[in-house]
Amino acid sequence: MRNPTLSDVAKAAGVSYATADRVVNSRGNVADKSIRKVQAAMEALGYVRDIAAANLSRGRVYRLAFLLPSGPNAFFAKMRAALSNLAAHLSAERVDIQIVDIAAFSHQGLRAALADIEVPGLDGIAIVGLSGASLQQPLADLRDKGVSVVSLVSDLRADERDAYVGINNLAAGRTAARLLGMAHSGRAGAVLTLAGSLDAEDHIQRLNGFRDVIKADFPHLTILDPILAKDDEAAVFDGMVERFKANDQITAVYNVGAGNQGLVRALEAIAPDPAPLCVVHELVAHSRAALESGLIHFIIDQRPDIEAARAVTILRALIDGRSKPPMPELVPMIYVPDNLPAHTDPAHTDIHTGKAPLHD
Amino acid sequence: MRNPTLSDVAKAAGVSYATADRVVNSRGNVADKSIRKVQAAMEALGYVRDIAAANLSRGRVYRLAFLLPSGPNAFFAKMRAALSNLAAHLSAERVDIQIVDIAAFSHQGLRAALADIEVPGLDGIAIVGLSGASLQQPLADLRDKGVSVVSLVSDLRADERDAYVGINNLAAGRTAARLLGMAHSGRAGAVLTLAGSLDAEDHIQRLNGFRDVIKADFPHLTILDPILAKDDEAAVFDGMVERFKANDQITAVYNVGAGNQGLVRALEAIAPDPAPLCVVHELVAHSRAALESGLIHFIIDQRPDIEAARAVTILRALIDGRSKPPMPELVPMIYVPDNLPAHTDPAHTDIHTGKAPLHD
DNA sequence: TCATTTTTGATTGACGTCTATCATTTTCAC
DNA sequence: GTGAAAATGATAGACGTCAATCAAAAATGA
Repeated sequence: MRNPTLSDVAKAAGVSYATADRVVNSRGNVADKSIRKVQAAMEALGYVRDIAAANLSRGRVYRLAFLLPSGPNAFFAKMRAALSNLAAHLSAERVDIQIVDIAAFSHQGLRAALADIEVPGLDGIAIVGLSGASLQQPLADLRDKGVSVVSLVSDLRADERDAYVGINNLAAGRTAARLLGMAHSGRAGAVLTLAGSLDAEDHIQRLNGFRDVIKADFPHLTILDPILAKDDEAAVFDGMVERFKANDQITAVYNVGAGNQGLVRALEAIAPDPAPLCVVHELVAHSRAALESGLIHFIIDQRPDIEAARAVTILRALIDGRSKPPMPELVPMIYVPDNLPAHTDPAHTDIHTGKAPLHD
Repeated sequence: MRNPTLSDVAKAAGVSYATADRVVNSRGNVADKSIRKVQAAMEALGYVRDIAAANLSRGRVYRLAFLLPSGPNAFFAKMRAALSNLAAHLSAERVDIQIVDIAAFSHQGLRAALADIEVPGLDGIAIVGLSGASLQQPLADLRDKGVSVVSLVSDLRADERDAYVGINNLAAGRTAARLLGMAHSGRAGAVLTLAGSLDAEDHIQRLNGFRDVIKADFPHLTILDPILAKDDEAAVFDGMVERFKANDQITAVYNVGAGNQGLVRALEAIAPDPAPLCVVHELVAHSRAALESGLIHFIIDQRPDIEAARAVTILRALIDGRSKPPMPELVPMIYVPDNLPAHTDPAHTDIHTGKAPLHD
């Protein structure tokens, strides 16, 4: 009935508790024969170490750091909110979450922050990956010191991190293409695309996926060269106005990056007729309002709240050296005006009283 | 630095540990004055009881029962798989999950199962709601005995359960309408609808939501009366064939219920030209195959794996009397061929070795 | 075979909470 | 002021694990 304890294992293996403990915690100085006996007994009894008891005994606190880009980015603002919400609830489970501000898209800032982190006590970090080799050494140093690393939203090289939490951006771009393609239902058209920069791996992948599907399945649609607006809304606005002035055949817009407030303002200013179909990324206050008002038609979202929670869960598992708990794949979420969650702001749950209704 | 313990609280309140304990565990026989002192101290120190330690001490095991419809339903098969996967991983956290088979859609079976549950030791149950009053008494009895109840997938009356885990089915129906409407892009058309039964609350809500959006935003589309096929694939097949024979103006199909294998077989058999746009519910092996082959175009899914995990989490919180951890709202997920998760089967993670790659 | 090293056993005190017991003090009614 | 009831204090063992110590036994090498 009750789960077996390490004492049970020791007894079954015919060794003392001390020896069994030496095996499970690999403290060394154990004969191979004993190791095998203990492992066999664990197998036979189905022993699983009681993590709660272990943590209690250790006085273990999971110290996690999230390095997030600072600035006006609404997506990361949502993720911050989700994290502080999580932090409040997880303090009861010995999880300490610290958010470190990083200059956005800055290799230098990230490198400095990684070096600065006071390692004693830190168990794991989550960082938003940047392509390029400059992070390799600091990350390796950190991991040598036993810190687990997950990449968040944008991946690192597979050998630089222990896990990736984020969506498949190629799939996201393909999805956008599918939606726009189907909504043209056979008509010809031209799609204006926008991106932050072609240095950002996620943006490139989205554009590639988009192109693949359009070419293969919707050849009657042409793709215009992307406006590169550095995720800056003013630049997005200017680019949109310019392109729409130069081309009155645009039937759709796909922005793989941020700066959607500029996009919305431009659509309102230009008021092209007929209105183009619009797909953008990330459900935040402004994009949500535009979706509800009908200015844009689809939002592809990666649910920062879920990603934050998952990053914490995976870091805990990594730190414990456990196997990963079952984690359904993160999938690019499609929003239309009808399947929007009730609240965009994940922090609407009252952290302090916890008085939020239990049914969501 | 360290979180305060109950001893710290007692000290700060100027009472003994025993008295502080009497307060936090409401054992009675405490003067109001002392209660206030202890509560003030808890507030001041920010005391949060260490649940792990408490559970360890109590020898607490969370005993949960999931009452799921038996039968060939692929959606619930996925949920079962997710649950056993969860169970394997959560045994380390003192969670014991038991799956109880229920005859599908049977008030009687559900009532009998509720009465039969051996209450001693049971802490919480999850059941798939059925409309009608016959469950009221057994549920009330169960909850009187301290068992927490969550409704899963299909809701109960709000006063019959502690929480609901599932999607908003009205929103799901509206979403289907939006997708089909946009994919017609102005053309007229007729939508064939299918449902299991008009006794199932979720099916009704989906149809209602669908109708609302079509009427409001896509008035050039007409909705045909639903085929009621009891989620039986043979009945779905027959109904489809009959309707398509009678009406060659059908441009789209929306099935709010199960039995999609019959739908796919019918489409292959009839091969209407042009092929109708198809929206169905729940991503399972067959619907996935049909989506990938282009026979159907959208799947609206409620991610049984996530729902299972969430039901467990919420039950644990309810049982602990904790506040609900932050839970992003469950949203009807839209799948196109391009944003499908890598594996439909959540059990592909090897439970025993845990050797699944950590990046999903 | 003896000295040395390696391996094992036995035990102990945390960690923070729960539950229980028993003795003591305070409060209250009369 | 007395007696009963209510409230409080003090303490101890348990939960399963970790981390450490010390003594005893077994294996190893010369």
